[in-house]
Amino acid sequence: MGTRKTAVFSDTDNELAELAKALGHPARVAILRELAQRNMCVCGEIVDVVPLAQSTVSQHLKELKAAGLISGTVEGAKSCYCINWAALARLRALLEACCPPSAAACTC
Amino acid sequence: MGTRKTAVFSDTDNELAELAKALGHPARVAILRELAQRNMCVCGEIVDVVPLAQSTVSQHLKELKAAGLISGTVEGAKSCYCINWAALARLRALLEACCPPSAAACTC
DNA sequence: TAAATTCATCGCAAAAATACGATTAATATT
DNA sequence: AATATTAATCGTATTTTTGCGATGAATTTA
Repeated sequence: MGTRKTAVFSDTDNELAELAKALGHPARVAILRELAQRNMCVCGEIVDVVPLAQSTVSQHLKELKAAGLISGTVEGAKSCYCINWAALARLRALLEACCPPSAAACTC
Repeated sequence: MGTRKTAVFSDTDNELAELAKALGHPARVAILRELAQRNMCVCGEIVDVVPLAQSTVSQHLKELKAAGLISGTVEGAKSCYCINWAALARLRALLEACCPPSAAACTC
């Protein structure tokens, strides 16, 4: 009980949900925006930008990486992260497939 | 402790995160897709489509409504829900503003 | 009117998410 | 070599999420 029942849903629904969930926190949104701006790899400047403890930021980075939205490598003592544009494109495509824009009005 | 620190983030980051979070569950993705397909209002057929208990589906509907992604009204003994296209457009716009597509490659 | 349907809410239990300080391992600097 | 910086991980506390059965309020149907 209390566990997400992913098995009963389609792969695409699960994939979209996982990507959206990764974006579902303002800190992770801020991180993604930062990485999108400086398209080159960045490291712990993210910690300076995101107003949370270093360990918390590290945790959010880990989640973004697990979702495939960013990639990261160790560069000496520092860590280098950058955005995964393919994953972002995938998110957009899945969202488009799920709910293609419509002009129809809602009567509710 | 353990509470989301929304106050320290920008309004747009919070807004995008909230919309994304609402999409961050396969059941809610499935509900949205269903409502997007039948553009007219639907009611408890959603419960038949989503393989979860009625009370759980009701909860997910409540969350989607709270996020503004759907609207719902009572229609006699039944409840009528439909998708909020404006909110979906807003999500797309916020995502676009956060991470505008780039052709730049990542070296990580 | 009585029984059935529809669906929101309550109450609960288990799990996951969020946040932080402390620690650790690695590399850099002095 | 000793110290400092960088960043991941651990441990922990709190909150939130997820899920379901049961209940209740409303409307429908018989």
